[in-house]
Amino acid sequence: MKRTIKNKNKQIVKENMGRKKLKLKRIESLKERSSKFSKRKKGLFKKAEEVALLCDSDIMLIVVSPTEKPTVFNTRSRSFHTILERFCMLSLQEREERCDLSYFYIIIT
Amino acid sequence: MKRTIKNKNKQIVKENMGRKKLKLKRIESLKERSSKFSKRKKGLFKKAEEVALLCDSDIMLIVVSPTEKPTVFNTRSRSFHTILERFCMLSLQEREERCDLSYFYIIIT
DNA sequence: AACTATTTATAAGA
DNA sequence: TTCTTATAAATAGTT
Repeated sequence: MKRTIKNKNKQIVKENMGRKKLKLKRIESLKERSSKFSKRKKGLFKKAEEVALLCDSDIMLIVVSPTEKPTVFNTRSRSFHTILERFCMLSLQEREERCDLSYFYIIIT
Repeated sequence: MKRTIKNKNKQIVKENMGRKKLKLKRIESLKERSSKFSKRKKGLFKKAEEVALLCDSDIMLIVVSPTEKPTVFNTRSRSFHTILERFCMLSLQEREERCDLSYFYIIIT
């Protein structure tokens, strides 16, 4: 799709407008990757909130940006509270040993 | 929007078709809630995978269904442990800005 | 951050 | 759970 606009030199030109299908592979440019991340993170968190609200389900979501900044979403509710209480009862060493995804999966199953 | 179809008795009838805007509140019926959850969980995980791939970001997502069944997604490029280590490296103030869930602090502290 | 055409997700029903 | 299709929502590319 094209639309007619004036460019910086006041010339009337046609330019591409609207979205194209995105190739599902890593975006090379850090600048573009960060921009894309910002938009999509917002969308992802919105979806997570909607699912939690509509379906009354527990959700925990951690996202780490291309510039290494983490953001967390979670529902503060029942299942996780129980999990974490069990975590609290572990010794520090045990936590370090068990604080990986596989163990986390085991305790919520 | 309506469309014309034949019902079980071969009668030609009009029926509602297509989506309506959904009210953002807990769905009361467990059956409907579970159905909705199934569809939206699929969408949420797909989005999470896309963000991780496109933006090369770390993501961990845990969803617990209305019937208490958990599903986990995380990027396999780096471990959940690495994500937690990143949190540990943040200053206390940064942590407060990034996440507002008190019990998550317990795990990562 | 804003804009908008297009792509994508999904509500309702089967 | 899966399919369908119209509509709602997300978002790519650009300013």
